[in-house]
Amino acid sequence: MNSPTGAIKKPANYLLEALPGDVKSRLAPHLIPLSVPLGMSICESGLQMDHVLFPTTAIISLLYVLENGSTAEVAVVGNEGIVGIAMFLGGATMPNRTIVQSAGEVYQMSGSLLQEEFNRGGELHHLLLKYTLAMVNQMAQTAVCNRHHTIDQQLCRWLLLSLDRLSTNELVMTQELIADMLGVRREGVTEAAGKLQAAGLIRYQRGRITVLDRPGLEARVCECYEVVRNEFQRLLPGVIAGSDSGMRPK
Amino acid sequence: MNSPTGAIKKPANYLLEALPGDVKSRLAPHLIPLSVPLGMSICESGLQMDHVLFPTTAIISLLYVLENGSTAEVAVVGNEGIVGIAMFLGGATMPNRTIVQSAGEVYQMSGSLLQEEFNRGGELHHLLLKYTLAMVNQMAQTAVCNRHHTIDQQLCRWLLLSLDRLSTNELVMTQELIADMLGVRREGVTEAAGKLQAAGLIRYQRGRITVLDRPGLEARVCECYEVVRNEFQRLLPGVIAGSDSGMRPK
DNA sequence: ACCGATCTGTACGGTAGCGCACATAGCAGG
DNA sequence: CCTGCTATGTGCGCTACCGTACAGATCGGT
Repeated sequence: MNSPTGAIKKPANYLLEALPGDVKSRLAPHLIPLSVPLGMSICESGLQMDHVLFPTTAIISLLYVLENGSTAEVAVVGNEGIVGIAMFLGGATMPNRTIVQSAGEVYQMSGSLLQEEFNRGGELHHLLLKYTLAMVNQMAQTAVCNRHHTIDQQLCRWLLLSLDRLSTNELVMTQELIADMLGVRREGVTEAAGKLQAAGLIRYQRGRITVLDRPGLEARVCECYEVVRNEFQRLLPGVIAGSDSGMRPK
Repeated sequence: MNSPTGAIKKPANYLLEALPGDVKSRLAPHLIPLSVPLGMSICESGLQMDHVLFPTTAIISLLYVLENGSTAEVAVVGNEGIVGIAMFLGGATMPNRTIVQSAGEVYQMSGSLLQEEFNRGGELHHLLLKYTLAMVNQMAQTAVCNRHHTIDQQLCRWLLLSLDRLSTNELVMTQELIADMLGVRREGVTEAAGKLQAAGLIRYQRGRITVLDRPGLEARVCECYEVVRNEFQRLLPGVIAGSDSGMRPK
């Protein structure tokens, strides 16, 4: 995006890309590329974390887990963000579960190194705090969405969120896992997905969803998707996830 | 709490109290005490805010509002916190509604002054980021709670959260307002409150709730209350809201 | 003491989503 | 090709909560 040459680019993390050159080159040697498989648990509730992740092609889900085993996704992180905000906010851990929602690549980085660069107070500091604010907004909107919107609407939201963070229109994901994310029964997802399939918006085949009609999804999704997206744009212009398929504020 | 003398203390904001003396005295001249009435709207969704608030005896609610008018509280701030984290995170606004849930006193402070002190990178910086993390946790837990717990449980949680931030056991609050906070029907609150009253835990009288049996509430509340509280303690020991009535991690 | 406004209690049909049970359908490996 | 595993579809009774309507209770003001 800010590459002056027409060179073929490796998949990038837009948060890293948005950094000025000197910071980028300072961090570059410490970024370890890593492949993460679907379903891998990055960390369990409350476990110490000593590194952060910058996803490029992978998508990471932040889940909260209740004592009875019920779960709900509170945020999702793709190539627009960072996993492990607790690191620079000074908490070291978060009481949630973090799992890989879509297999792919991430950059791993030592938490203390990030902390160090963060404490310089430069552009990284600035960007990460703005990202945190966007994340807070995403969580809050998720809370309201959980309360007031139907499974159908939330499934659309979830599909769009995932689509934004992928380069294909095909996601590898069982209904069971989606149910965990949305905090509902698997059967509820089956039913909602059935409706979308009947409407010709998606095709479902045993752990593989193909989105056929993105505008159709956008027409059915609740406002929450757009609210989060707009706030993200406002705070981090240029650092926007996904393929910008033309959804705009009305 | 950290007062060596037995002198009578003014109501305090514990976040401010936790600051080292030099920072405190630097900020002190800029803290404007203010009375805020029940129901007052601090700011509407997305409105510019040019100051922050440190509640002392007041309680402030952060609500998200949907297009159809439905609402839900995503966080509550009392004498343990600050209203306006967007200020130092670099966003200036948040797309939510902020209202006074319990009348009382706050300290108002210019946002740019706070920003200035925040940018010094000292203890204020450190504390506010930790507070932000605790807040993030509160929001996330609220999201899961919204999804999985009953109105009864959530009402208990809400009462305890309020109680923690008050010096009395009496809250001035209509069922209508509580319903807005919890994102449910007023009648749902009536019913849940009726059960608590029948059990002798509270007494309800036209916009005034007296808590008679706090341990009883604690026995009925969902885990979410304690999770948020514990995480708060972990991150900000000493900066804990309320009267420490002895609830501990089991 | 009265009135009007607000707040609270109650009732009732409707429904979204749950818990459970089970039937089917793809896929993988011997 | 058969077997077993995992993923998906479907049905059914149940419950929490909603939307609506309305009746009583309590309070403040004149």
